[in-house]
Amino acid sequence: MPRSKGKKSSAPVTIHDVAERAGVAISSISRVLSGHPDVSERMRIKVQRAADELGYEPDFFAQSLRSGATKTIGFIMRDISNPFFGVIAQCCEQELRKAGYSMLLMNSDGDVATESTNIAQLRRRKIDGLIASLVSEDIPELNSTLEKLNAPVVLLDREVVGLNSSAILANHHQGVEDATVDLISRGHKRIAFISGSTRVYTTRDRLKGFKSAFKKAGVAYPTDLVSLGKFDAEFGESETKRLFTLKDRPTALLSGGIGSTAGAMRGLKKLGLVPGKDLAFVAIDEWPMFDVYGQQFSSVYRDAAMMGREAAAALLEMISGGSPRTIMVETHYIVRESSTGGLKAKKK
Amino acid sequence: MPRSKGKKSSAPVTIHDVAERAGVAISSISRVLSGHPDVSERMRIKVQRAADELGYEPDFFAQSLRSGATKTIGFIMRDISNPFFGVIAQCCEQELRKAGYSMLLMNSDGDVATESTNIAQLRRRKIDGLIASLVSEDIPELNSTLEKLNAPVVLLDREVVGLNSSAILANHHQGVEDATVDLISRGHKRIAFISGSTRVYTTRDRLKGFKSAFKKAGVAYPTDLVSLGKFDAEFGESETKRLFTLKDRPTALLSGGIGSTAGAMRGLKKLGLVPGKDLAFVAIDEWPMFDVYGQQFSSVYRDAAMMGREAAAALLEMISGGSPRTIMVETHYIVRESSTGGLKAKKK
DNA sequence: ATCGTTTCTGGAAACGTTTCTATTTTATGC
DNA sequence: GCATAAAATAGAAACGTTTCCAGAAACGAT
Repeated sequence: MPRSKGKKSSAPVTIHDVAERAGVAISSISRVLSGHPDVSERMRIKVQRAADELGYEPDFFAQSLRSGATKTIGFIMRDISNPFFGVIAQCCEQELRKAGYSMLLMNSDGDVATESTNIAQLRRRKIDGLIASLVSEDIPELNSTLEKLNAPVVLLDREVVGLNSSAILANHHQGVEDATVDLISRGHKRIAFISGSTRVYTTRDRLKGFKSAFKKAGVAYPTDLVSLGKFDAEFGESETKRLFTLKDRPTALLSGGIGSTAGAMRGLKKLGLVPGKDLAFVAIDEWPMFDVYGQQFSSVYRDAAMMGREAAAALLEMISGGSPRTIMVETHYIVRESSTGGLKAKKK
Repeated sequence: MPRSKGKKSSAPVTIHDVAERAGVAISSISRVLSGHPDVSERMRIKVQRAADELGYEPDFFAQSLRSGATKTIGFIMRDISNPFFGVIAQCCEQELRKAGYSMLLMNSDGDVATESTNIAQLRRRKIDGLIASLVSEDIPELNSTLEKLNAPVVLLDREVVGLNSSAILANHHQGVEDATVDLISRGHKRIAFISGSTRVYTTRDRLKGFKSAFKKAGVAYPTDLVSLGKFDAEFGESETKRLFTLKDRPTALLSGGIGSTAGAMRGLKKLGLVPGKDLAFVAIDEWPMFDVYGQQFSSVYRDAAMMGREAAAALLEMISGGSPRTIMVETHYIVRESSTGGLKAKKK
């Protein structure tokens, strides 16, 4: 079967083909298609038509190699299957896509070494910017690793000292304080608090709210019931089991983060304790569907979608020359059924 | 402050710098670092040392431009904030990363046009492979669009006729049939079924299971209670409201897909109907935490993590020359409290 | 020593763009 | 109609690799 001559069906069409077809130099093609001002109307039409007829699509890698811009944003999450991060990623990607950027997604699996490998990989890929939810804030080489990226960075819920990056921070302490104040006012003194490591802003800010509630109430803050270690469900579960089998066991529980909450709920279930009955329970960060499940869980809520959008906006701003900024996102204590319970003496 | 001469601190080190330092040709650098066999031991050591000393990292775009391989996999989901897709993405990314690939994530937002734009974008980026959960199966240009990618494709829960791709399919009908059979055996006849469009495999296969259960039981299949349209929560909610305010209202509900389930649960709540009491309820696909919430929901379960891993494996296999294959993933009916209820007559 | 092999290395040509510089064309003012 | 400036175009040099090809070195065998 004879091929239509001169037109190899599978070979991708390059800028040279377009130039030949239009009978002009390749530099003119480039100028027209990239919207350069010094182009005559005749040229524009001629080139545009040739490009359309051939179905020309500029080679992305050649463009990036030459121009240096990759139109790619790195996105490092601890775990994208965490629905909280999922929402952030979804909204973020949507905004970035609108602006012509694509998102390179990597999970660190909560591991510092993996995170660092990922950043190195992204550097090699010359990303135009990075949005990250880091494992920890005080890793020795972190600053230099991030600076070597040579690209603007937006951190989610992290404060890295000495790094010139934007940050989206949630005002955790307010919501946690409100929740704790409410629990105290209901008569609780033995309130347990489980969250991640104090090496990240998230935990420190939550702890701040927890402590200040006790201070305001003039009640002694139960040091033995505060368990800070990791954000994952395993930690949450084992600590819940430990705390709720203490002799002087807590009457209320605040679980910090979506992983801790999952673990806490599993732990409670295994102990046969029912939130809202055998203890008061407030989750920090919501699982999806918290609002519709039959049994209702109180929470300290923050808007993940907004965080995603703000992160994208901050990054795009920096890419086009703006300076880094810190955006504070409010949190809200939402009282539902699980805030009640846990106090035998105080039956109404 | 005098700079250490000849070493511009910010200019990235290229293969030429390494060649100069080692005193060899750039082609030798490339050969050593890419593990070419025709390299003497002396050369290998010399080059390796020079590269290490300079901290050389090959430019990703230059490599891709020349070699054609991008080590990048496109990943198109309808919505990554859907926790089911989140788990798939997480596991998939993990496997791909192990094999040295990065994941370019895009959401189609359930929109055919966006999906098509995304695919075009990925083509320009010359991805080595695509994993996708498509909006629909029978879009006219879909096959040609995907074929133009010139890269292996793995579809999640979709069958596109005439396309030479791998597919990860869930055996929905088995799980749905089991669930329906159970509901029928509990005395239900008026069972409602809400799911997405029949234009995708997912819905067709679920419907198949639903129908066959009625056939096996010799019970008439309630056509008026089957509502197939979209997977999103809005559709699920409005259809739930509609169906459960019918004169001859259903006694049980099967909601197909994680979006439908969310909508159905919201709808039921607004109607004041409690699953497991006022109706029997089975969710197809689990929300996270289904196993720990106080009120327990029955479900037709499938292993998202495994689907993610299998998708990655199938794609990597195709990239290294293997042929497309179809992997069937089992589903399991998990009976929990919400399977009971809905039948006033049959109090035990 | 000489001759083929084999093994290794250097040089240069790609890959497909953008961008700089030089040149041609067109417009402008006298 | 001519000089000059401005606008538009062509040509070529990057960008940083990989890969092809030719030639040099090393090695046995004669």
